[in-house]
Amino acid sequence: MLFLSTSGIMEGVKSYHHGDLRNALTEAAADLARSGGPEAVVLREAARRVGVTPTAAYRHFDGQRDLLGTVKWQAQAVLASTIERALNDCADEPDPGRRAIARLRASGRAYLEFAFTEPGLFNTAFCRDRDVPPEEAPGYSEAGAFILLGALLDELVASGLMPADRRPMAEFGAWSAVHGLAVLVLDGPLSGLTGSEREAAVETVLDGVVRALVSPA
Amino acid sequence: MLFLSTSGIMEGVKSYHHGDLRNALTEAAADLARSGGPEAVVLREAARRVGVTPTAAYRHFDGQRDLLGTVKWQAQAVLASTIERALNDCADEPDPGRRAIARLRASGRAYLEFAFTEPGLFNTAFCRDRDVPPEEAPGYSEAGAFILLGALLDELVASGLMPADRRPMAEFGAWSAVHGLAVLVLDGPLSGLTGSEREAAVETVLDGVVRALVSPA
DNA sequence: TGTACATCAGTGAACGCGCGTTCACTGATGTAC
DNA sequence: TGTACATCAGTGAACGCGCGTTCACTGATGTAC
Repeated sequence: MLFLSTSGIMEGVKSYHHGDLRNALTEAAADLARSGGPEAVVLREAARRVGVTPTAAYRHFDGQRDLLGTVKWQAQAVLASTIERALNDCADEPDPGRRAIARLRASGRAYLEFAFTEPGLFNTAFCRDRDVPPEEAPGYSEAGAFILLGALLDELVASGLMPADRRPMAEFGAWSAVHGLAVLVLDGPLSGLTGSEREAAVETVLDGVVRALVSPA
Repeated sequence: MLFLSTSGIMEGVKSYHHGDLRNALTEAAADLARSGGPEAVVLREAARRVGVTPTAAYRHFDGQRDLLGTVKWQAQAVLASTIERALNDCADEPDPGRRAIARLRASGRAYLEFAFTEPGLFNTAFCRDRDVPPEEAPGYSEAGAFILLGALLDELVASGLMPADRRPMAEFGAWSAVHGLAVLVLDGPLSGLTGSEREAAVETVLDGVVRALVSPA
């Protein structure tokens, strides 16, 4: 009976070498983040779930911070790709202005939907890096969601609906409104909203964002 | 040498009974929150700072949660009173519409200024109650800042500048925008903004909030 | 094709840490008489 | 005014917990000859 798996691909077989431990740990850590947010990303627990000694994790990560950072990155990527998917699903609208607005709204809605359905991942995506607070922090311009938002605003200006002089800093306004609602609902004072109240709040925020961008005066 | 202080009022005198331990602990805990946010509110450390055994704290609080809850309440109150002060300082403007807008902007600016100058307290004011996640949570309607905001929006409607049919849920839109910027700047991807960039972002957000409320179309 | 050996990826035990909390206690306070 | 005593507000020692991390180690892998 030769049970030596090649690179641990065979399931149910315990071999001394795991074969794909880094990914397994990342996945386990992501599960922890999904259900408990960033502070649930505990190195020992991730190792436990994979069935491996905590020490083994140090072969693949610098430590807990590194593991959490990896999960954070991944969560940001998932958020960004969720938004991209929503944009692709956007019904084709011939008029450039209407299309730009529809896409902007769709992205905001997708952002909020992600926050509401995956609160743990959302919080992890935006959690503070406790060890890298100062300059090394990646910055907004590297966040996938931010880049997408910028492109959408450019579309809106190009369509003529949004005055060009409103373009600078516009990302911050739109992003703040949507992100703020997410945070207030997730772990803030708006957590008690019913489903329909929440939906109405989403609509109000999206209306406000659009109006702030395209309204005259 | 009779060093028995009456109720610990005399400073520098160690008496067995502290006299005002609850307040002293709350204050120490608030200091911890001020400099390190909610997770810095450690019962043992607060006791240490007051010069008292951790056990003594249990005479005045149910435990760490209770202590943190007290500080959280206090932080919310400080935020609310900061906003109120800003409203009082608001230059008198005869025109009701302009006055309403000026007051709204002033409150938003005060909110953000508080967040930026007292990040620890701000985060504590909005931290999640880990033990009371479900229904017992106080809810937005009890937050002082929220009530103030509602009144300001009423003024805006009364002045005729803001359409009445925009009034419902309007709190959520305005609050989200302002709160979102605070959060993104404090521990989020906008933490790298320079002072002037930040100021511009504040202006953009406030402009957006006002436009969303009073603009036609 | 077989074997020696360097390298890699794990193990297992232990560390120190600081936390929240509980226990039986004792010193100080203030009230009844 | 003085004294006995219940009550209150602290002490001090200890608990278990789970964490991140380090150490010397060993089993498995794969490569050179």
